[in-house]
Amino acid sequence: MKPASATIRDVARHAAVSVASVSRALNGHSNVHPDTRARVLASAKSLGYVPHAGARSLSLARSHAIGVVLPDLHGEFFSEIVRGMDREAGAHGYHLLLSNMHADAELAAQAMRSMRGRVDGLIVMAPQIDATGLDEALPAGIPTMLINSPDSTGRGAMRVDNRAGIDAIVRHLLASGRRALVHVAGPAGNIDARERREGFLAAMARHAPGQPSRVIEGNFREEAGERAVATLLDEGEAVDGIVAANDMMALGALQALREAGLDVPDAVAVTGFDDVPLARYMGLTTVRVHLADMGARAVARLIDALEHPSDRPGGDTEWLTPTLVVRTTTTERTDP
Amino acid sequence: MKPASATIRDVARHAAVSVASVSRALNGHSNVHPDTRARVLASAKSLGYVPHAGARSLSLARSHAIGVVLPDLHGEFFSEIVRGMDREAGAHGYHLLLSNMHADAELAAQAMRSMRGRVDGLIVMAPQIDATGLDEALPAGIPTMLINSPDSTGRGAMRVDNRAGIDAIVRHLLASGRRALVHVAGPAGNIDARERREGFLAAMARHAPGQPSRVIEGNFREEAGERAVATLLDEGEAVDGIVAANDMMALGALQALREAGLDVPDAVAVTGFDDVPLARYMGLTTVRVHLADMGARAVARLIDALEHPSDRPGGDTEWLTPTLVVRTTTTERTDP
DNA sequence: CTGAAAGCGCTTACAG
DNA sequence: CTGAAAGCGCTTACAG
Repeated sequence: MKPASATIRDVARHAAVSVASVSRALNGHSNVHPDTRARVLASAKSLGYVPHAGARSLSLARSHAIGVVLPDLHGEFFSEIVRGMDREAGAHGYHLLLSNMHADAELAAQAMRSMRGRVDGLIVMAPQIDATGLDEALPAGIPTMLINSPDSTGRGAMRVDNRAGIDAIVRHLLASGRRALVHVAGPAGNIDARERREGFLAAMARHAPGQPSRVIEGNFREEAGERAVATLLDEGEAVDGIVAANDMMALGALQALREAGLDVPDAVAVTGFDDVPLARYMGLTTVRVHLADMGARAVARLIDALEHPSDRPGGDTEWLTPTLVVRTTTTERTDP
Repeated sequence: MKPASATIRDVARHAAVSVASVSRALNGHSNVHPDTRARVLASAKSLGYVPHAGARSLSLARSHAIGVVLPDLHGEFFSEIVRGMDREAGAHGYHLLLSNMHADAELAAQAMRSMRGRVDGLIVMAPQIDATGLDEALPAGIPTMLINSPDSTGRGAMRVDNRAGIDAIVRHLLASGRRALVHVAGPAGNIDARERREGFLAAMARHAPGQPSRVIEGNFREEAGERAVATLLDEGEAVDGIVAANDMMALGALQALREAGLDVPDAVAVTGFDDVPLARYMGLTTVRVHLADMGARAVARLIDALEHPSDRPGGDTEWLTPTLVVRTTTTERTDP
C-alpha cells in the first residue's frame, strides 16, 4: 500500500485551519499569522506533505515546465544541447519535458500537441522539416523558440551561421595551399545541410573562382564519409581537401583515407563541422558550435518571454557564429 | 494576442452538446451516438482543440510522465541513457521529465519532491549518495526505479555488475602477460567507483595472488588519468597495466603515456570501463555497459509496475553484466 | 445515448 | 489575519 500522499486538506485538518491558510502559509504570503504559519509548517512536515505540482499548475495556469522537441540526435550533439538547456532551466526553477521527434511531420505535430497543458513553452529543433510543415505542426498559442529550424513567422529562433562557418573552413584550406576541394553534404531536406552546401559553393566561387569544387551526397553519418572517400578513390579524381558537412562524416572520411594509405593531412586535408568532443580527440579541424550555450540561450530567451510577455513580439532570430578550430587534419603539408 | 486555446467547453458549445459528450467522443468511448461523435470531432478540429494534458492528468490521477533524476553526467554517458529511456517511454505513450541532480543530497531530495503531481513514477540514478541519504531523499508513495544506486528497500533497481566487469578486465590483462597492474579509482562515495575498486583488489587476490596491485585515487575525469600516470612516472615504479575505473580516465592515461614516450600497449596496457563511443575511436580496450538498454529497461520495468500495480512488490534488482571489448590498448606486446 | 454534477488538488479574489 | 467559495480543464459515476 502506498500511503496515499497527503493533500492540502490533510494538512489543513491536521493544523486545524482552512486550506486557504495552508496555501498561503506554504507559499510564503505575508497575510498569515506567525502562529498559524508555524502550525501549518509543522503539520506539513509531520505529514510529509508535498504539494501536487499538477494541481498547482492547473490552478495557476503555469507549469514551470518547458517542452523540448528534438530530432533523434546522435551522441554528444544531443547531450550537449540538453545539458545546456537543463542547466538554464534548473537555474530558473523550470523542468524540461523531453520528446524525441520522429522524422515524420505528422508524428512530430502530435508530439508537440501532446505537450499542451503540461508546459508553458516549447523549444523545437526541426532542421529536417520545411517551413510550411513546421508552421502546421507548431501548436498555436504557446510561446515557442526554434533552434536550427526553418523560419516560422513571429517566433523566436536560434540559428547557427552555417555559411560563415563553411566560409571560414574554405578560406583556411585555401590558405594552406589546398586547391581541389570536395564537400560531403548532409541529408536532403535538412536545413543545416542545405546551408552548408550552399555555403561551400558560394565560398569556392568567391575565394577560388577558378578551382574545381564538387559535392558528394551524404547523410551526416559516419559511413557516408567513408563512402564518399571510396567514391573519390574509385574515380581517381584529384582531391586535396574534404570539407564534410559535419564531424561524424569527417571522421568516417578520415578513417577511410587512412585505411587507403593516404596521409592526412599530407595527401588530403579533412574538416568537419560542430566540434563534438570526439573531434578534439581525433585532431579534427572543424568549426565549433557551442551547443550547450545554444541550448541554454534558447531556454533563457523562452523563459524571458514567458515571464515578461509584454516586452515585445520576440520573433527575433539570433545567429551564432561558429569559430574555426584548427587541428592536425589540416596542417601545412610537409612536402609541398 | 495568443488566441487563448480552446477548451472542452468551447467545443461543447460549438457542437451543441455537453462537455461530457465531448469528453466521451474524443476519448473514443463506445456510448456515443455516431452523429454526436462526428459533430464533436468536426468542432474540435475547426477550433483547433487540443486537450489540456494537465487537467486531464489531475482528473485521471495519471500524468503519463516519468521523472528522471540523473547526476550531472558527462557526454555520451548521459545521452545514451536518456536516449534509451526516451525510446521506451515514447513507445508506451509516456513523456520524460528531466531533472539534473546536484551532488548535494538536500537539493537532490528537493528535485525529486518537485516532481510529485507531475509524474507517475520516478527513475533515479544516484551513485554518489549513500543508502540512508537516498532513502530519505526518495519521495514516498511514488513508484521508483533505481539505476546504479545504493539499495533502497522495496524498490526496483538496475545495477551494473562492476565486479564481474573488472574481473574480466584483470583476467584479460593477466592472460596477455601483464603482471604489475594499477587501478585508477573513481571518486570516493560513488558506488560504482567503490565496487570497481573492490573488484580490482578481489580479482588480483584471486587470479594473481603474488602480484603487486596498487590503487591510485581518481575522480572519473580525464585529468585524473593523466595525473595518475604522472604519479607513476615520478615514482618510477614498474607498471605494465593500468586499469582505469572508467573510459575517460583511461583516455587521459593513454594520452599521458604517449606524451611521455611510452608505447601503448607495448610498454603499458590500458583499460577503461563503460565503452562510451569515444572508446572505439581510440582503440581502448574496455568493458561494455549497454547504457541505452539499461535506460530502456528501467523505463520498461517502471511502466510495467505503473500499469500492473498488483503484480508483485517489484523490488528486484536486475544485474547487467558488462562484456569485455578487446581493442588495441591491450594487445600482445610485440617484444615479450 | 446524454447531461448535470461532483471531484481531482490546488490558488485567490471576496467578505468578513 | 482567516474561511467559504469559485475556478483551473478535464473525467466519470449517476440518473435519466
